[in-house]
Amino acid sequence: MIMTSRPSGETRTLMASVYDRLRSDIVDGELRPGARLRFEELKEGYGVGLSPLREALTRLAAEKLVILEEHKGFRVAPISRSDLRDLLMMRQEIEGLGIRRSIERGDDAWEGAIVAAIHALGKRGSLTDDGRIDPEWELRHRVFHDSLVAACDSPRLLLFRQQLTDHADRYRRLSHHYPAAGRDHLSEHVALSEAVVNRQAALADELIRAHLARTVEILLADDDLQESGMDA
Amino acid sequence: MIMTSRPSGETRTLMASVYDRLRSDIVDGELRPGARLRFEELKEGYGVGLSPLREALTRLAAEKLVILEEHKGFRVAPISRSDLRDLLMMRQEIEGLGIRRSIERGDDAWEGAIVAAIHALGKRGSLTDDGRIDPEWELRHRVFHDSLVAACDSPRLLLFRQQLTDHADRYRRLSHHYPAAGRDHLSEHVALSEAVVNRQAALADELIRAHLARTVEILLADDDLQESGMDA
DNA sequence: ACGCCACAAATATTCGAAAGTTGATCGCGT
DNA sequence: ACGCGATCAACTTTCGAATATTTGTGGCGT
Repeated sequence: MIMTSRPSGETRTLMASVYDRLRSDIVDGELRPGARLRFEELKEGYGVGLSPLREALTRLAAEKLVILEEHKGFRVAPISRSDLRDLLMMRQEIEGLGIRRSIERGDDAWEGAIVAAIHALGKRGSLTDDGRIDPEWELRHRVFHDSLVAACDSPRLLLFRQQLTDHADRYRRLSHHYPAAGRDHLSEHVALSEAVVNRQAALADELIRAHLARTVEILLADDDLQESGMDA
Repeated sequence: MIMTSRPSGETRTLMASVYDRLRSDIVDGELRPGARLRFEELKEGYGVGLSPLREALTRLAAEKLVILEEHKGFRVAPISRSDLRDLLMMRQEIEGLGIRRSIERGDDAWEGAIVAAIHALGKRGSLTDDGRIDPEWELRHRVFHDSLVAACDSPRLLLFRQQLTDHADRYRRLSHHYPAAGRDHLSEHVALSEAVVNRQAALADELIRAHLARTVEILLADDDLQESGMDA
């Protein structure tokens, strides 16, 4: 008897995997803001039936990565400058809070993970030879930022943060200036990590807010940021 | 030909209405924390098929009012003291932020709505003759709190706040001390409304935090708060 | 008696077809 | 030519049956 997959207890549900793929495709900008999501096409593209698709889209709709209009179907959530500003504001609040709480609560292991993460980040340039973002750098970047809030001890904060991060990543990847946004942040990151490890809460809060604002300023400044509207 | 419902353009989807009903039943405590949600029973109880049920539950799972365990089904989200503390912390942050932003941005109409809301709230006692919470008071109470943050001008903040409020309402209604929690808050509410209308941001922030903490303290203090676990 | 495997019942997940809704097009009357 | 209403096509929503997984049960060996 052939065991095609895991011995037992943990087979992944179809809806979960199509959810992951849809989310990636939206965050990566593969599926454009405002684009209609027709079931026939999705069935074709992802090779699954209606039920898992509808559930995955419902879940994404709850996270506001897609929009559901009753009897008219799902579409990729539109983007706009005002939404990006709102997103920035909430990120500043949530990230700032997460860092301040982590500074209060974090132990030596938490500090160690930050030091390790900033070290790993510094070892790797953000751009590949052909001027694109290096996926490995992106991973280390995410791990670094995650490490800062890892000790906040608040499931809800981490959940909200995750959702905000997804939205922010989408805006970043949709921008033509994405590579530019990958400019050498290293000094900012180092300063941030030092403030956090030294438990300078007020300074760390200020630095994370400025750090988040910097990227958004670039996107807002001279990016077309095609207001993918379809507002009507 | 008989038009049973609205002339056109706005027929409610079955999933949306069953979502509303499920959410109410969970928030009202009708469906107990930790309870399994079997489809056969739900189909029976709500008189709909699988598809709308699964979608509604998926949406509720995204809001953490229900938990989905793959291949094992949905259950009502458990409650716990630590979760309640986490909830309180996030509410303090989000409500405080919403009020501070509203104070910065609100216009005369916003102030007027607050004054009207606190007036309406004061006109009505919180308890009915038989010692239960008056639904009309509850409505006015909600309208009042909504009015405080109404000018914050942040869709995301309002969305997060809505979800947190749902969770908080559930804890409140699950408590045996719910009527006690409905004690005369009027002076607190009045002080809060005055601080907000007078644009005393720091004071208003302090008052809303204390106000939220007060109820939770009652719940945490001597409530059984049956840790509906089912953690395993 | 205890643990363990195989089997069976209960339940969740997924599919494909049926029903209902939207909005687009065509034709009619003015 | 223009607006209005009916018909049709595209699509979403919902249902009921089929499939897959988990969970409970009984029997076997030690």
